Amino acid sequence: MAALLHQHREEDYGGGGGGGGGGRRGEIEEVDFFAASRRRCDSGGDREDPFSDSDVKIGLQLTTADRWREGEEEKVRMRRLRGELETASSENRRLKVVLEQVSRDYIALLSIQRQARHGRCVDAQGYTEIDQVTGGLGLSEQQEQIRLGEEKSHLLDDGFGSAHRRSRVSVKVRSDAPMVGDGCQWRKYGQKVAKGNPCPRAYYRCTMAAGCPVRKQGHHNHPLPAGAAAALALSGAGAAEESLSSAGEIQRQPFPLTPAAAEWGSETKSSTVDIVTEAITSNPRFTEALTAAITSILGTPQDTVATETPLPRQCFTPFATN
DNA sequence: CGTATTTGACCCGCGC
DNA sequence: GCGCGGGTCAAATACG
Repeated sequence: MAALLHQHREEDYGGGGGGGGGGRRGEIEEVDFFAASRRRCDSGGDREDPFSDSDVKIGLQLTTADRWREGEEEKVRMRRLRGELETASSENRRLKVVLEQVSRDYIALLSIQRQARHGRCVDAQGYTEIDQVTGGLGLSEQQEQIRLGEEKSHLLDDGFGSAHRRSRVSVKVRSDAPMVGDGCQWRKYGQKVAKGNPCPRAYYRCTMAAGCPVRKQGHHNHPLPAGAAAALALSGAGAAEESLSSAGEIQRQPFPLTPAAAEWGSETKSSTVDIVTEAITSNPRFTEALTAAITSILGTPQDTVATETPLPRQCFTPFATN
């Protein structure tokens, strides 16, 4: 019977209508309780605790009313939580729409920025680096910084035979690892253009300790032209390893700048890729020599950023692994 | 302002 | 002795 009464009252409460009341014994106080509860609800009182001390006293005498009140409290709490959930959901939907719009604008701005800055420096394959790197999707901030840094290097030094070459180009690369290659810290103190070698020879001294007499020459800051690389590979991959100095660097043989090499970077890269691919496929020792050279230059994987002039991106392209 | 890099000048060894 | 080329110095410059 009490259960039926509960159900009836819940329907009245849930429907927003008035209570009314029975005249049976034991339920009169309950009716008064309903009236008190409704007064608080209608007057916009404290929803967390809509019952006064007098109401509690009355409730203590009636366990049925207690159970009903607990149910009502639970309902109020559920209604409030449901409202909050709906509010959060609608706000979530709005934020999702805003985020999607921001993402689209970001992609569009990247494309515009790319076109404005690169201009003629569009990749030879005819698509931009944004498409290559991001695949049209957004990058993380760190990835974007790395990519923009590479772009900066690419723009400042775009390889051999560049029509935009300046009389003096300085490119610095930030690195958290000042010790590169052999674990020592080197400072460049001179540079000399060797006869018959278009690439200047750099001179470094060790700065790990004051007065350290150890010095070394720099290595090529670019991969060998296809012809020279192939010739080096064919002449014996072991030569590259044997030429490693105590400082852990490679002393490659200077190569004459043949007409084909002079056109490196100015011609389409497809032919170069074909040459290198052919060299690799025809002579597996080439891969071994190249791997040894790159490993020696870059050192451990975390030391992939050298402190000297970085390699032009397009020089790396033929050796890309992806 | 301190540090690193650039670059022209200078030094020195070697071959002719 | 002289010229050439490699190695080094140091002022100028760049950069954080």
